[in-house]
Amino acid sequence: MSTNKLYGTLLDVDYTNDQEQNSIIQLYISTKNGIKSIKDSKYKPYFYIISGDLKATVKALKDFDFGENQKAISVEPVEKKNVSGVIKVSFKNPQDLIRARDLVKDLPEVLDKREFDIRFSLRYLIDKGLKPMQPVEVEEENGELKSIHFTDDKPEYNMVSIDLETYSPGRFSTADKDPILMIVLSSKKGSKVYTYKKSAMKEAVILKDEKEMIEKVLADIRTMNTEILVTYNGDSFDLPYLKTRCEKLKISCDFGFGGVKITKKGIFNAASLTGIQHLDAFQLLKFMARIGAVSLLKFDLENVSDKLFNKPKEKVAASEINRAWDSGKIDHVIKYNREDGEITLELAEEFLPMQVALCAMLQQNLFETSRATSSQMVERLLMIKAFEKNHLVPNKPLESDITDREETTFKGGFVKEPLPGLHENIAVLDFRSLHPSIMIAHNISPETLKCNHQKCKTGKNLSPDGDWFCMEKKGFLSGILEDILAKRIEIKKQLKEIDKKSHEYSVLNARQHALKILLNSHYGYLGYPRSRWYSRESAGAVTAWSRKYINFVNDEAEKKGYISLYSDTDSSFLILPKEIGEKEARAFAAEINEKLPGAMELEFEGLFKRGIFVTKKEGGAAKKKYALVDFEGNLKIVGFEYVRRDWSAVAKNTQKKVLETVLIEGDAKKAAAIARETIKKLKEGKTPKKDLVIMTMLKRKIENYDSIGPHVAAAKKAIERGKDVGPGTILGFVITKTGKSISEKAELEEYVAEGNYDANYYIENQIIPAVIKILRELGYSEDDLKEGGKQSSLFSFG
DNA sequence: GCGGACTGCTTACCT
DNA sequence: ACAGGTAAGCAGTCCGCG
Repeated sequence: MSTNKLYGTLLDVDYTNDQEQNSIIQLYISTKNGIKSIKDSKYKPYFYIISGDLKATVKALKDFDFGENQKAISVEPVEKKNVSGVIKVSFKNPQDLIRARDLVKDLPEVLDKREFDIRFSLRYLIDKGLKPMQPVEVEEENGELKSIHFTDDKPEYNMVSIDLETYSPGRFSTADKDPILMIVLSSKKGSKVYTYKKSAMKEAVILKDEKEMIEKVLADIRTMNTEILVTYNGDSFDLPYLKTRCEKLKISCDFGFGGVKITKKGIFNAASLTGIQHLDAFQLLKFMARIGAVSLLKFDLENVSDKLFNKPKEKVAASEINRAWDSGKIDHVIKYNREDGEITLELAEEFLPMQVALCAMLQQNLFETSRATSSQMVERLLMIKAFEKNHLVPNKPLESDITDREETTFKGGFVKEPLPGLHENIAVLDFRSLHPSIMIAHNISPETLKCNHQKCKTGKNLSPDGDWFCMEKKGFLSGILEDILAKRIEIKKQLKEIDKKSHEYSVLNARQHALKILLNSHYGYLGYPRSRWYSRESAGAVTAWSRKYINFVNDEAEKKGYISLYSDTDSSFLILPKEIGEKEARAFAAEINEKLPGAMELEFEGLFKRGIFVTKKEGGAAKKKYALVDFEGNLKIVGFEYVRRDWSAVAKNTQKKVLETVLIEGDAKKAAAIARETIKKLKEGKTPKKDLVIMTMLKRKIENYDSIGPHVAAAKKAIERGKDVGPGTILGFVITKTGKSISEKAELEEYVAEGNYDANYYIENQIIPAVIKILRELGYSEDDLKEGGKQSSLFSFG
């Protein structure tokens, strides 16, 4: 017997059973000779039982036959810090565990069961302290794991992106009918477009037919030693499509360790491969958008390429792909396909460092990490920390608990009604990571809540709402947050001393970004009804303190003679006297920080020359809507129609111009003229369709709507015409001339001819509302924007 | 029978 | 499918009107 050493990257862990039904962990190690699978047959699945009488329960468990003549392979009492009377029960395989966990409640003295629903492979990664996507040195003997160590090698990941173009004869492509026409594979080494029609394009690889094309693509994916296969919406389109075509054409769909596995994740699919990590850049981008790390109104690759990489590209419509294929002139489709592959790869490269950092911290593979929601990330992190600290993990809530939890909500952050109108010399201050810093400062955690110490009930951790948190014992959550925060500050310090272009910098920067994501997700998780560490009181205490602290800032500012203009949760907008500026604002923040507990920090965000807040229709000033301009002339627009996708470009652009003119040039008269000009063009029927499109996401199935708004009506009509739209589709529609209600007039843009729009609607319901709310603050009325108004009469001739 | 007021549903935004 | 706070449009209904 010889031991063998392997160097590579730990890609994944999964499990199977051997012939005797013993579970076996499989580790997938990517080496320069391809992905190797190594076994670990010593590790066994287990869960915990909490007993009122250890002896009695242990005895009963040892004898207990939970079906098919199976017994637990070991039963041992264990010590846990947060619970007593704990017994660890291990099994031959996960299937046995699943049967046993449903039966043990009837055994004597069993009070509860714990950690019975943690996936075996994920459990293994935690227990062994393994970090996927990190470089490893592995010792194996006949395929069995002897040892595994992490090394300092600089990992490089072999990423290949794939994108399909399919036939779509006047309807959405259907995998069991319509063939794949071409497939692009892109990697660092370049791109190849595989197809089976003639082309002189140099990237084209021409095969005999679809079958040969797919076989060649799969063979190349294997020989390229692909570690990460990247797609754009491959979870719902490319990989399921490829799988179905393989079945149809009787091709073995082999990526190296077999084919595509589709799993349902709520209403969405996820497509996984064995060993190879499937990274769906579309899912990744949606996550980044959810946490506010990227802001995109549309997620199609053209928009993504333009907005994120400043590389505009031409869209080739499905109908054009079809036409081109039928006519045999496919060069432009090949180019389009290649560009899609390349931008998909670029997206993956952009976000990979952060994903790798998260994989290491969350000890889960790239496939899971890149599809995880923030709550799943927090929960995963807490489970890892519970294991490290020898705590027992709380159970997931039952559906009935969730319903109960959903009934009681808690108050959120404080939002001040702004002073409407135009203001000058505005300083913006905000708290750095307000929620986590409150949790750290006041030791907020589910188990420190309402501790029994008399002195904690009145001390510094008594919340403004009356709940209190222990001052003696560090909380589980607050302690974790404190560690994360300290680590992040340490990394940020290191970053200052490293060359920004170095590899080390990008790794560390990705790590601090990952830590920030985790830091900011804990508060929401505390108030999330499905969470294991749910504590409505704790979440409520966080916001109660947040209200107290921001009000403290505003009060102190007013004492100084500044005007508290506006405030939202963690930010304070102050009007400073003309003669003072940034220096004084910073000094004020420093003064406040002196009075705040340790981890909390008020930061100077910026000083703005001018800003506008507007009045609501029903009176009162609108919150969460403002525009600021700094001393360099940079405009910041927040909350206005301009930043919303469900307003037409013509309204948004006009609003932006009006804001610019008012804030930068200070010329309200000119702003009104701009609005009138837009209205005139609309009336004349000259506004192009693309400026009239309103985007709205269809969030449900059509039949689940109680109220049929314009976007639902437009979707309904489109479905009757055979279009495929479902939940999640972002629809673009235009209000046309035909119909009575607005819904009747709404049609998806693709069915609307240039010039067919309801000018009156766009004037009255788009331009005027978007613009008048700004100009009203400067003394204008609606009539001033319309022909015949007192202002317009000055301009309407000549 | 009509128009304004109001409500409920819906979406997208802010921190 | 992490939280709450908010604006605002549109559809549909209510309400008052001899």
